[in-house]
Amino acid sequence: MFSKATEYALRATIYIAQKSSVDNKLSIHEIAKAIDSPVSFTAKILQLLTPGNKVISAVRGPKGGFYITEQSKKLPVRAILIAMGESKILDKCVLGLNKCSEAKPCPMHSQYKNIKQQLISLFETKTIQQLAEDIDGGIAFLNSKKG
Amino acid sequence: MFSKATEYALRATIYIAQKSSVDNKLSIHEIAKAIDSPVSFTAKILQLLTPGNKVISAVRGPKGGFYITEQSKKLPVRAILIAMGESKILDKCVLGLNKCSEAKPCPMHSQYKNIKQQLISLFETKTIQQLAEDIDGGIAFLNSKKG
DNA sequence: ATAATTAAAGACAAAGTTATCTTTAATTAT
DNA sequence: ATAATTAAAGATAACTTTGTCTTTAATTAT
Ligand code: FES
Ligand code: FES
Repeated sequence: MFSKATEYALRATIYIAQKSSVDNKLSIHEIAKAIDSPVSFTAKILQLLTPGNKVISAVRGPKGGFYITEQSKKLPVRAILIAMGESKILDKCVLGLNKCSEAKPCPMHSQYKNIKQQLISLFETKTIQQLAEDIDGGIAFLNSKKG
Repeated sequence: MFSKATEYALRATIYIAQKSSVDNKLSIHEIAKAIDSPVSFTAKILQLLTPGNKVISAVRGPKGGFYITEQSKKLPVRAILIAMGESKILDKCVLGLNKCSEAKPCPMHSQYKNIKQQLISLFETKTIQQLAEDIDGGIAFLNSKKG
């Protein structure tokens, strides 16, 4: 569904939301280890989420690292997708027509659009915080390898 | 959702189902033009669907080309996905965990699985023939550019 | 038989994605 | 000030996907 980059962005953001605070920033090494992702690549990806503290915040230097504001925790998952430039996939035609439209629909459109709408709703209503709470509560995981 | 290759495979197969018969085979040029895809790349892709006449049939030489049997028209869309090696995407975790499972679910799993199940059902129940009929009836299209 | 036509097969090229490594800049602690 | 620490920035490499082009094989028509 999503690129590796977006998968890492989602997992990293959820992990940061679960573990960090302004007084307890997380290093890229800790994050990458926790979500089982390549360190340098994850660092690159997080750079897409930090400008203007749009999704997550970063500070350099000792005691620096990544954290997320209470405000940003309330953002929907869709905010991450937008920052990653992947929100277009929810507009795309499942058969690859240039435009997904009612005017010139592909033969899967009439049934696919309902499913797509559910995906959009899910990404628009679920917040980063809600996902982090599931990790915190031990009912969900960000890493297949360890608990 | 799918790779370009799979999108072309789906559109090409539906077009062949709509237009061809054993007595009226279609050239790769006609197919690629009709579905607005690169000719040579589409030829390569169709080679994945022909072995054993699994999905479509091809014959070389004059009056040769591609066609599809009545039997194959009744195949579900999923048959094309399997031939293209894309059926795994319906098993994948939306956050990229190694396994999508109830035992160790990601925090999107509980809601995403329902949507995923609808997608699987759609691809398992919709047949190539049904999609071709929508093109034939003029209520759906395989090409954004022309009618 | 020969020539013409068509898909199959294979080599190759271009572009995009994923990943690593090195250097730079910002911040903190001494 | 200096050194240590951390993310940012940039260069580059490996791999995958997408796409093109040429040669080969099969089939038909003459
Ligand atoms: S036109 Fe294909 S999904 Fe809407
Ligand atoms: S575990 Fe993530 S979708 Fe099932």
